[in-house]
Amino acid sequence: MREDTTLRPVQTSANGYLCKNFNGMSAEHLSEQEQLRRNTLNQIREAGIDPYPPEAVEVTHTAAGITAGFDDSSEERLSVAVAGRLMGKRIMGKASFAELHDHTGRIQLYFNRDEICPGDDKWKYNDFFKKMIDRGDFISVKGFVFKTQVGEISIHVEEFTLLGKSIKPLPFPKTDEEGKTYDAFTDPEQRYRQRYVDLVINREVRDTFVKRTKVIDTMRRFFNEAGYLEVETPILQPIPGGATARPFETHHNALNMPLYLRIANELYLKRLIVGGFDGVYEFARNFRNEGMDRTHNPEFTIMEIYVAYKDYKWMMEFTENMLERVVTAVNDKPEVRIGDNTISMKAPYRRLTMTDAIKEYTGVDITGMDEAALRNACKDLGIETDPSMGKGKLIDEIFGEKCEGNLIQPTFITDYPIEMSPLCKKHRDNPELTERFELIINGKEIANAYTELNDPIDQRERFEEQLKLSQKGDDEAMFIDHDFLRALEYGMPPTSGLGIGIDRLVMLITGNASIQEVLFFPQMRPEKKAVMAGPADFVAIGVPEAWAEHVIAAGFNNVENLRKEKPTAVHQKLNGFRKKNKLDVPTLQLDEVEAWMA
RNA sequence: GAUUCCGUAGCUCAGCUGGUAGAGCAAUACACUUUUAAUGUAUGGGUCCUGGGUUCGAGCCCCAGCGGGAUCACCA
Repeated sequence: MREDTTLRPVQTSANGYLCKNFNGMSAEHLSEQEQLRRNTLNQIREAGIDPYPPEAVEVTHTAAGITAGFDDSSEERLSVAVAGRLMGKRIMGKASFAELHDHTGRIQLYFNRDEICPGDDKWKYNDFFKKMIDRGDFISVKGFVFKTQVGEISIHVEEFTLLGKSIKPLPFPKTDEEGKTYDAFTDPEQRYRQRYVDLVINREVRDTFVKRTKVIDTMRRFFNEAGYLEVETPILQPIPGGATARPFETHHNALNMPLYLRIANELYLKRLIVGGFDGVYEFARNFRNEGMDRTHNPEFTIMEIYVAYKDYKWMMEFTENMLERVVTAVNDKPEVRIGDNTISMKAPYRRLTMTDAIKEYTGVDITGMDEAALRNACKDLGIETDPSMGKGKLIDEIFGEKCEGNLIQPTFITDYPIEMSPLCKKHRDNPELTERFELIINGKEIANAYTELNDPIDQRERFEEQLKLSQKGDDEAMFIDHDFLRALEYGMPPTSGLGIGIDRLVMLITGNASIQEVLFFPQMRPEKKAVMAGPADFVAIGVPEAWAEHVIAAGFNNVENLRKEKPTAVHQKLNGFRKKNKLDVPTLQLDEVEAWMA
């Protein structure tokens, strides 16, 4: 095997962006089936039919609408026009059955030769329909609704049109009478990389995403009804604030300065509260330059809302009412089933302070413990610690290890240690705690909320604490945002803020264990492929069409590879190859070969 | 980042101790007027992930790499 056929990343441009020409003609080896479909495409064109016609298509009914609304007893014929993707064909001589999928579901089509072709010319059925229409093609049909002998509501086709030819065969899973599925399209890599195929083949995947949108719609409606304003804030930020995480860095050319993709939008939303809005919220795409796994994607969505003149106690009620409504909207009842657990999302949810949670699950009362005592407690509980951990971190460790996973039913955990929460107001009863809650469902954090810190002096001190952590080597500690401090100095009303991880919430509601299942296009490593040329690439540089495939057969896998050699060597090699294999193509002249090298 | 498993036809997968690359579905051709995993007969289809090594001989053994899954660590 030649050195230049080795794998290399698809992306090769200087800026590192994906730039591969995915046009199969030039870059990919075509399977037999793909080649056949291309041939079919040509035959269709030769027959004078445009396989990709431009006209808008008349659609009067949907698949689901027809099956739901068909009245068997009616004498009157229901005429329909539907469009969609052909998902299967069963040919039986002069009659055929086919399956059409539209955005609402599937409907069976019945084709009869003598009705498609009333005259003597049976081309449209025998050749066009039977041989040139493939699974995967988009077609539209006109006809009337009827019920087959087997009892399936179907469309008796009187007329059909090809709308968009498919030249790559789709996977073909099948389900038998017992509901057993064969050849399922299940490989996660392929499903995520080619989500369009996943959506076509695995219908239930579509439902997950419809639910996702429903979750967001319902939340938006809930906030709007309460009178709060949906806003947009910068994604490109000079200071990536509002959370502790490593940001993605980019560069603005005109300003010649670094910019960061936001890790959170919190500080901007609070500026808007300073500006006098009563309540603002944003469904924000955030970016964090950290590990990827089944619960983390580099970009993800958090809904954040800030409401003036409220505290975290009010926010708990607001949150549980909202979630009850969201889950009811999606699942028709305030319930989520996860494995063997049924989770009731009906408000109100249990409230438990962090101290009480630890007492409940470990028997240890951490009230009044200093750092050394907490470290001992960790040791007794078999929790590993390291010297850099402060009081807050130690408490958080105990909670994370011993409590969080046990909290299946929705539970508000309140009153977090102050070290963990640099943007949160000190607790009204205990200066070591903050007015913060997290909502834990099914052992996982779903929401995080504060009574927001609006004391500018306190906020500045908290930022400085973070700066110290940063100098100690914590690369996730927060930056100081001086403009945000200036905003607070002008005065911010008491405010409560809530953040909900939308991806995680959708995972919970749809019962998916991985974030990749609730993102249309989860981040993946770049696809790698051997760079192989097709005949078209060689034709493009002037190689005669008759020669193109032989050039490849002679060992030139791509144009670059051929141009590396001297024209004389290529000339001799190819003519030698022609002679050896007795090819029926004209011999090459040296000046011809030289012309390819330009 | 660590551990571990996996990568074979368009899809799902088998492949023995290292000895000519297999099945079902899909495709192609023919038959068939109410099927529904349609059926019957026939045919074609392979970069065994990539590169290197051992060997007379590698899908299989060894090394390295790439990609993916699972578990763990960090994080939301």
